[in-house]
Amino acid sequence: MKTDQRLVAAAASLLDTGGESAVTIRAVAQAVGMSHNAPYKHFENRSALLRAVAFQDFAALTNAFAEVRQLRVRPLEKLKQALTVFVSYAQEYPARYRLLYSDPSIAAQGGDLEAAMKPFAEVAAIVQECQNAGDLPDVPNVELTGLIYASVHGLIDLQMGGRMRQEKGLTDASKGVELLIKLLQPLRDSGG
Amino acid sequence: MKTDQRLVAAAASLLDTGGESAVTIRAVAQAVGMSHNAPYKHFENRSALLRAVAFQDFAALTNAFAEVRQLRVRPLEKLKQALTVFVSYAQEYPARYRLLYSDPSIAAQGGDLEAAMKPFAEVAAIVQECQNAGDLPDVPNVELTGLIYASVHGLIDLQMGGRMRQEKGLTDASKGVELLIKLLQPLRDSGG
DNA sequence: ACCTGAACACCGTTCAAGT
DNA sequence: ACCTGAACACCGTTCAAGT
Repeated sequence: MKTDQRLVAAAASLLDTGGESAVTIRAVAQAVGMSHNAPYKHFENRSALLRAVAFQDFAALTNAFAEVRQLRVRPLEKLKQALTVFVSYAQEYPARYRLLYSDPSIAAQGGDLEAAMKPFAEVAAIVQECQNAGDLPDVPNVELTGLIYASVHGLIDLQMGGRMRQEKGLTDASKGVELLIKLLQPLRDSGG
Repeated sequence: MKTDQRLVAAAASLLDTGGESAVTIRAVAQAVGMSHNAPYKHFENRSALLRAVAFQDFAALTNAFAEVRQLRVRPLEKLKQALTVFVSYAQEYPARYRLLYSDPSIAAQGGDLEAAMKPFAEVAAIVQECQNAGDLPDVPNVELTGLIYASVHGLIDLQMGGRMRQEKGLTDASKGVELLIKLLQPLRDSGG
């Protein structure tokens, strides 16, 4: 494994075990057995290292969504599974999720954020299938996908931050996702 | 103005001008003219100071929502205005918004997060009015409000992070909010 | 190319005193 | 009660060298 990759792996591991603040350049260096400033030969700064972790995971998410898209199930079922992947990823790796979807370090820099768009594009393709099947409303695909994507992110983010355990309400994000999909159905048979 | 309040005000000001990382205990102390460690006589640590800023703004948001609720307009119009308040606040004070709705410092500690629930409760009341008027679907109020709240947060958060400027799509969060409300209408007259 | 030790300018936080 | 200076253990980052 190349040094770059070892650094990224170490950073990801520290992220998982100790959260973002645990990912110090010094700790990463120690984890791979270098002196405290050696990482600067591989990454411009701490931000760049974190971005490398994020891009690796954007790619992994993209693959996961692409796999879901190829399943032989109803479009709406694909969408549900894709969103479940999203929620599960966030629950299993909360710090990574925050890095990818809430951290200012990853914010729009230049062309870099293309990687961040790929998972979105996969979900958009699934949403389009749902729209073609009449399972989601006939509005511009990008807008609808943006809304769904944002809603799921919001549910995850608020849940992780403990800002939404209002009474019994939405204890977990998956319940919110279910409701979202249900309410977006263009035609609903009444109740139950 | 009491010293506590001056510290909170200075912290808020630094937050607005330089972002979260600019709110160092030392900078806050300097801003109010104390020595670098004097703030510790007023707040247990940096996190507690940030929480004080957040609670102040949770209260302000609660008031703003409460005012909207008392307007003499259609329920759905109230909801639109309330969500506009939300989006505008986030756009005008992005760092504060992140502190209130995305920062782990504010995450569920103990009873403190009651303050964070008050804006939610105001929105829930408006949503209930909409439901009573038949302008929003007849599902449990807390769940529906949670979904709307989370969706708006997600739109704001993804927009701020530059993670959603997919082509023309959702350039700004307000467009997403519009679409959300439109799609949540239980009865829609076709198109246009 | 890749690694190292020393150093700088910051942090949050604590402590022993001062008024 | 409220404030202070000195100090500790961290950071990110830079630099002059070493192999």
